[in-house]
Amino acid sequence: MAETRWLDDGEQNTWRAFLMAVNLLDGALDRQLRHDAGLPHAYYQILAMLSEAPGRELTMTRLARLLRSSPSRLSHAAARLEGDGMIHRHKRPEDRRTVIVEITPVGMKALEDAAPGHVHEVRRVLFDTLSPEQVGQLREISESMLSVLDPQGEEPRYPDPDGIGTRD
Amino acid sequence: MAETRWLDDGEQNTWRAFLMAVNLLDGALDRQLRHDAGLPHAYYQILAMLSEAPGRELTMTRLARLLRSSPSRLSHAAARLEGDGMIHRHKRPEDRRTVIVEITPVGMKALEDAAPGHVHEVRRVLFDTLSPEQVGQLREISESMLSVLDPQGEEPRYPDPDGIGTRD
DNA sequence: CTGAAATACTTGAGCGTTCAATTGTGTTTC
DNA sequence: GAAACACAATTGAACGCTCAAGTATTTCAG
Repeated sequence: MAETRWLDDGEQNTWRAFLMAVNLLDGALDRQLRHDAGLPHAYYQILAMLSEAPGRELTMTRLARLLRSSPSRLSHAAARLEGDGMIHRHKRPEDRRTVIVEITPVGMKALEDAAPGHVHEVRRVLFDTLSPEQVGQLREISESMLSVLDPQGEEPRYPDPDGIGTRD
Repeated sequence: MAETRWLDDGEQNTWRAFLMAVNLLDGALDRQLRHDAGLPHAYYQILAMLSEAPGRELTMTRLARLLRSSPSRLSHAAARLEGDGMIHRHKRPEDRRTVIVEITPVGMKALEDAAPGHVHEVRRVLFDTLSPEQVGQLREISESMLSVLDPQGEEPRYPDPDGIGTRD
């Protein structure tokens, strides 16, 4: 490895502020959801993604890709969520390797109940503190990072069929 | 709670891009450090903070505050790092409630060995993807979040006595 | 058509974080 | 000076995530 180029003071301060903000933000979101809805943030995201999918179902692999989650993580999560009755899994007949995950009415209910408090928290810790310009800047910054971290990142590519307000 | 104000499309996209970027970024940093240095990112930060402290030591509580960590988390981490010989803990005689943590030569060595690869990764996933203006924007955005998430946040308030280049 | 490779998903161990409870020590208050 | 309170740090159980390994199933190459 070549000579290390250390961070200058501006970068250093930016990096530390960013790290702390992100750590605290993640903690705040997770704590709110766990406390008010009994769901970790990651599980909320699973339900949210499923709720928007056509037929409210996706394959495990596709869901994992959309959420930028490892298959393993999703599998563990699915086991818990299925135990709670929030999702249902079954093998696809045409290709018995793949598993279809579907959000159940119980899961939809949990999601809808959790959504308002969650969105409120997201506003409190993020959007309420930023000007509209900053929101735009944050988006571009995030997409810059994604271009390196997830070059082939895929978006959900389908019309939002019956989007209720529960997208997070 | 009042009527929920849902996220509009711009906010929605920003939020999701930000979430994904942050998740992937954290994973990338942690993976790099664990793989190359056998340290989780959080533990690296503990060593880094200690390395900059005057006398290379701090009390548990002060260290936890600086890192925005819970006392419990730090305690568990300290147990592991002490087992690895990277830090040393001892009670302060004047107030036997408090514990002083000190980074050992072994810990300094580990930190110095890990620093170049870590900084390289931070550049790769963050600073190399951003323009100088974006770095400034990100700093202001992060500080906005911190003003809500950590209103009384404290900075390390001491001159950097013999700062080597290992600050992360 | 058969063996090898690729794909889809699951499993279990290890580990870091969280939360609630606990221990030990100093500081107030009456 | 004793009781109540505040503070510093630790502990253990529960739990989600990671990584490496494993099981099916399908596709592909010769």
